[in-house]
Amino acid sequence: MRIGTWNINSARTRVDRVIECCARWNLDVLAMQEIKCKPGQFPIDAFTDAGYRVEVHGLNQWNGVAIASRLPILSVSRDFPGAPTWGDPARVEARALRVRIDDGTPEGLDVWSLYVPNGREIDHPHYQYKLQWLAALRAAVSPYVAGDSSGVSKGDAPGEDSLAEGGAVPPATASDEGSSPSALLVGDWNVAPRDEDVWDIDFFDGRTHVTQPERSAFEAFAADGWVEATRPRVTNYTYWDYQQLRFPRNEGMRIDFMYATPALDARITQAWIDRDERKGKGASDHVPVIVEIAH
DNA sequence: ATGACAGTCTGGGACTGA
Repeated sequence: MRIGTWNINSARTRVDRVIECCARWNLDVLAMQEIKCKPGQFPIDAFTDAGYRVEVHGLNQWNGVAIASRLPILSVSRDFPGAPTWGDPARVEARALRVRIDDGTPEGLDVWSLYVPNGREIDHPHYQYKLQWLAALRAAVSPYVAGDSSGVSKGDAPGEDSLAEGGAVPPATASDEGSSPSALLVGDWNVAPRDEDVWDIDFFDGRTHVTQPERSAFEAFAADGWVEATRPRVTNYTYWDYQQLRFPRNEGMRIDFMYATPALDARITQAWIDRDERKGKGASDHVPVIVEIAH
């Protein structure tokens, strides 16, 4: 089974490249970010013709996430409990979408497509919004990894009583211990967790993506028991700015990641990025990140 | 080498991205 994540920077502009990418890599699931459209504007037919069902979460021309799957989709949910709002009028933006995939296991596999707020400037309200968003997401998905870390209370195992209204983590099948589905939190995290994840750490002095609060918010998931699946398996940037010849100079950033529940991480045999997708006219500024999962 | 980022909108410049 192959699962990819890709900030495609507009679904309508990128649809041909995205479909080709799904075919080239034989993807079963692709999580997309920055689709920049509403569901009615999303090029669903191209995915249907290619054998994929698509779930779309988009409110306007900003943000937006989607997940295409050629494996059966068992359930879908948008946003997560406690998600902070942004804008005037204040509303929860389209930055999180979950589908439960029938991957052949009794519990299924939850795949989350996530687009973490950018933060803009460190003294901008958007930066605080970013930190709040990450903290709220962490809390919402903590039931998946409850029991995998000493820091997590035992009573938080996924189940009816551990869920806020609208439940971020719907119960699996039976309510036995260990019936929690495996999960993947994939997407554009807009955080460079380590200095080597940017081409020049001095360039980022005083800028977002590399500050300690952002890095702590990202690493907190690992402290909860999540395992970042790509770093041990692939070394590369995942984003290069359109400006300043960043790609030809290989001045990029590693900001797209996949957090997996431990049991799922153990099944991942390899990970890679498709650097060629940054080349040529009509490229997104991000490249696809893909993992292979053994049955 | 005289360009210099790309996407969206009831657009002709502003906003967003990172």
